Amino acid sequence: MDQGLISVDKWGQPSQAYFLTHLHADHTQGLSRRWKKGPLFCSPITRKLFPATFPGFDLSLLRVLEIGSTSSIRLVSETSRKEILVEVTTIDANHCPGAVMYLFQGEFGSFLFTGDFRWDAESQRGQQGKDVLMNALNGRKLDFLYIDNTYCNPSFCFPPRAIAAKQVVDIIASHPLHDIIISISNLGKEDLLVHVAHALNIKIWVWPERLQTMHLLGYGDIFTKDTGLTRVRAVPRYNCTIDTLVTLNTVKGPTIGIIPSGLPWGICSKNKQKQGQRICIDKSQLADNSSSARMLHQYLYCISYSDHSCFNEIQELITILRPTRMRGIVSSSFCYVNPVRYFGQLCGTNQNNDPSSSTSTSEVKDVEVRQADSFSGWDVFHRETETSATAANLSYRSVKRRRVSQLRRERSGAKIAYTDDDN
DNA sequence: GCGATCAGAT
DNA sequence: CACATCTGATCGC
Repeated sequence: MDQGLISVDKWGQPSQAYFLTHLHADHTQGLSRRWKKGPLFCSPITRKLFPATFPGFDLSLLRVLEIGSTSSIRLVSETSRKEILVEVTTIDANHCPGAVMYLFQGEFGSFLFTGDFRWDAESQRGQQGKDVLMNALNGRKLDFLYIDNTYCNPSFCFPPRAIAAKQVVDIIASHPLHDIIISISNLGKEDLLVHVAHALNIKIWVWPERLQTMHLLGYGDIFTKDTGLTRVRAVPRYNCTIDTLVTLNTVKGPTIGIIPSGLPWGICSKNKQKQGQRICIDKSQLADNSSSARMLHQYLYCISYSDHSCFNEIQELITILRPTRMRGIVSSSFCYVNPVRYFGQLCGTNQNNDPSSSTSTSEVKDVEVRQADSFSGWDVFHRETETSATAANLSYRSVKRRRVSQLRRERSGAKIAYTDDDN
């Protein structure tokens, strides 16, 4: 029987070593402050953010892996009791602060888990990541690639974030008398906000918990929780709605919203009972990838600023690696496409994947039936008797859990993030 | 009361 | 249809 050795972004089942790619909630489902199943490997920045995300967590479980480094981890086969040496290389994913890829190499073969990643064309951090990756592989074949396929569809084509950030600055600068709200989540898009702050020589308001994160990341001077100091506020995404903007324009003054996102947002009517409009995914927007800055509404702009790689960037990584096998880590995307569909032919005769189905290998067949679910975590099991890619047996558990309760209460201040009465 | 989980929202 | 996250409800301890 195969045994659980390594888990990546997967926390429910026994494993000898757990790896966290980044701290977004869909990669930490199953983690909690009481979790203590084993050593948890992460990047230095994730380590720094961890206590605020999971207060009370036993921090002695954390093992920090420096970005660009390769570490040896000794695990033990529970079937043969033999020692298994795992070499793990930690690579900058350039997705959100602390986000990394993990490359595992050993007698079992080589596996790359990209986690969520954005390697913008011509970006320095992306190039450094590629260099670290290729140096670590040192000419060896990659047996299995688990890749961020969020935007694995040729319709998705967005500019490097540096370009999109300029567009955000331009929109703000062309509304000199407006208040601005920019939608962000709990982690990510700091580079955009820092760029805006520097370009326009202003501070940016964030909600109190987010300000704490900014301080941990070393951006304390740029952000404030005093609304009197700036006209630009970064708010949780669920507060950047048409309703909110209409209300702000009515009761406060001219305000526009900016959604930095790679998704094809559009406007749709609300359901019959309710009046007004809401933001939703609009597939027809996919046809028009000529403009990466779009006015969705009188008060709302959408900029194609994405922390996930677009199609061409996914293609570039797969072309470099030509893995023997691969899978996407995201299956909940509304336009989910198995990367094999587009890139299987790049990966040689051993790929053995039927383009019309997601995979043809028995090892992962049970995974496929849950493709409609959301998942992002993986277990790597080692099969002692085989050596190549087929030595890896994989499973995942589809979960979409929410952290609630105390964390919820602690963060409830966020819901008045767009008012000015919470200093 | 708290954590886990689900339904539903943007 | 949602990059990730929030709210509310329920259930069992």
